[in-house]
Amino acid sequence: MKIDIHKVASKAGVSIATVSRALNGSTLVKQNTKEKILKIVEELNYIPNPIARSLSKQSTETIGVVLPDLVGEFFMDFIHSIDEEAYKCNWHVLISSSHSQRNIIETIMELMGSGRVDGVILMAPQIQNEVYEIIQKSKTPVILVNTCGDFNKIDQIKIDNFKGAFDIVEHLIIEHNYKKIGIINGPKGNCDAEERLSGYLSALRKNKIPKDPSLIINGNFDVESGVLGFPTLMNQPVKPEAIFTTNDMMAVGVYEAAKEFGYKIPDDIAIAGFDDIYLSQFLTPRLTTIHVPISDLGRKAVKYLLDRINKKGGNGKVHYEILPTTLVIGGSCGCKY
Amino acid sequence: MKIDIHKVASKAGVSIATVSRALNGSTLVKQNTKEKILKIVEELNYIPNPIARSLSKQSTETIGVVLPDLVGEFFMDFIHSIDEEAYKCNWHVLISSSHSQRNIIETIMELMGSGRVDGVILMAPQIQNEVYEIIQKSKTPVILVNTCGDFNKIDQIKIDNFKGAFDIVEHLIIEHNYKKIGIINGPKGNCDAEERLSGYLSALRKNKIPKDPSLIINGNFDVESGVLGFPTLMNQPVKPEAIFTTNDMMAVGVYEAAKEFGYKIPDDIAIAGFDDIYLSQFLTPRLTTIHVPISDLGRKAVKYLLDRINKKGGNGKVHYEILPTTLVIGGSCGCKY
DNA sequence: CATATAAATGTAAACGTTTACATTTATTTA
DNA sequence: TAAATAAATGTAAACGTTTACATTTATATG
Repeated sequence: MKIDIHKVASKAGVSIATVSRALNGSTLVKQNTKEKILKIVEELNYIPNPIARSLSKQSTETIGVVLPDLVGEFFMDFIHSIDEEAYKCNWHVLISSSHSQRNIIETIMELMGSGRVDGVILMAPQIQNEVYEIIQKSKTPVILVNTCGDFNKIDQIKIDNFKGAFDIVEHLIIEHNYKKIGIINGPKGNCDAEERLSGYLSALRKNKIPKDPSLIINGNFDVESGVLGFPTLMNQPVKPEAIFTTNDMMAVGVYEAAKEFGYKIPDDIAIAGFDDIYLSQFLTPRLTTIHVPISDLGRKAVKYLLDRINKKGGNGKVHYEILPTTLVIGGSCGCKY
Repeated sequence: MKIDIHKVASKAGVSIATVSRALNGSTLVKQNTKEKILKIVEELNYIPNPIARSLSKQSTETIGVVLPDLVGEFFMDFIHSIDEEAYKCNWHVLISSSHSQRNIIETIMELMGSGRVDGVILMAPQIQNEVYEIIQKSKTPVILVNTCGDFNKIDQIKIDNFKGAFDIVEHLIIEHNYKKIGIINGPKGNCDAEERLSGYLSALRKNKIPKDPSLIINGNFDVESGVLGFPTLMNQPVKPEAIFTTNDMMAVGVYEAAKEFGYKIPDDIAIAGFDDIYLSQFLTPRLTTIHVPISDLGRKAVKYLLDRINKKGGNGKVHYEILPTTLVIGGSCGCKY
């Protein structure tokens, strides 16, 4: 027999309002009766129905997380940190990916329009303009994570792709004196990819190395892109001395391809990655890469989102934060390690 | 201005009941009016409030997933497959981990008692009896994943730990003629660990190799356990020729320790793992391990859970399924690879 | 064409809370 | 001690749907 607030009330000899108040920490309930009620709640093992509560309060204490994908440690770490932070605040987490086939728009529309969540964390490195408009129109607070562009009204938090790429490429140039540096980048239109490319180009420019378009190719942020990209680059008229793969997964592919084609890393070809995924420390030689503070990203995303939710979309000023990355030296760039 | 069913109804010149029916595919609404309503719904961008709907229908179309942890690809893959399957059925997924500090009981109590979800997938390799009782008492359907024991009334699905361990250990014995095989196991009381140990012991027994307690040590399923376990084993009076780490993460630790202490894998010491995590193929030499069908696990967990939910806890017979594992040969066991 | 039946719609009561407002009870104050 | 005030409780209206039941409208039947 499902027990509800009425049962508790009648057993305690009070009205449901009093029970509700006792449970919600209202000050207008006598200490005495409060204790009585709480005891009965305990006895009956009563748990207020959160659905009814949500309907009444018009808030769900749930945040939605929309991710481009659910694969690899990167997203797991992100979810982990979100869950941790949300749990601290007694909030719940609804996970959703855009499921490749269906698109982000559908996903967030459904989530935001619906009232199923009070706010959403949207990680979308390839945000379309339409999405931006939907968010603007909607009442549901959203925080964008790792998105391109500066949407002046929407909270945003991201990692410093530019600086990270710049740093690692400059490391290749300055510490190792490489001049011919190839890049296997993510897909066109992907924000992370674009910014990392900028960092790469900027580092070249600063060090007076002319850009060589034949050394710039696009991949898809997956292992295969590295496998395919490597021979492509190595067959260019100007053979690169180093390759910057704009994420570690592609670096993994490059390692495979290098082994297959008999190139020794870093002697025949130096490699640098981006992300510092767990795996990268187990590659031989350890991958030189850029560490990104994923947990910070998740934690802060939750924090800022809850801030916004609590002040009811108010006019608190818009968050825009770029988290710093750090260079992680391994053996793949030529450093002794 | 939030639009609700009343707005749609008045604009369409019908009652809210008709709108509701039109949206829920009822047969008792004239084709004509149905179309009119749907057009207006479209126009107004109306999305029925799922909270209200849940309250009314007494179902949320959401499944809760309770995991021991949110870390590593294993859980990511599991979540991924759950999400995929749930999405196909238009269900939502609420993720929760037991957050180390708080225990599973609290987590599932809150989830199950509450009505926030219609069913839960509980992955709990260290299930306490109390949990079992809670589940029995509760009306909310639960499917246990990778739990020990045969709870006769609860749906259950797991991977074949015993067979997997048996197979890989027997491979070490038969193919490589190792007799001194150490094991770094998971924590005591952990179901996966216990079953894998059984498999190990059984393989020894079958091949008439006496059990040597000094070669059996417990770890914690993390990298560090491998790092620490390796020297411990290697310093036993009887030095092992091979080590079976009951998951790949610990194998990773063993690789590290082996390198540090100057042991060559597999020449000086053979290694075998369990799980076939993504990383394991990038270890040098590639780790010999047991592949577990995580995606199947997630997909089927959802499927069976929804079955149970749909037949309203009915008397459909209890699912109990053990998914087969497969041996993945790498170079770490001594096979040429 | 009246009647019986079927199809379409409407009305109102759930679902289980919270909370504004009304009422009762307890405590001050003069 | 009566009146004024404060504290505690109760009543009932939300919250936004679904759906059993009642009613109206359309169709078939004799």
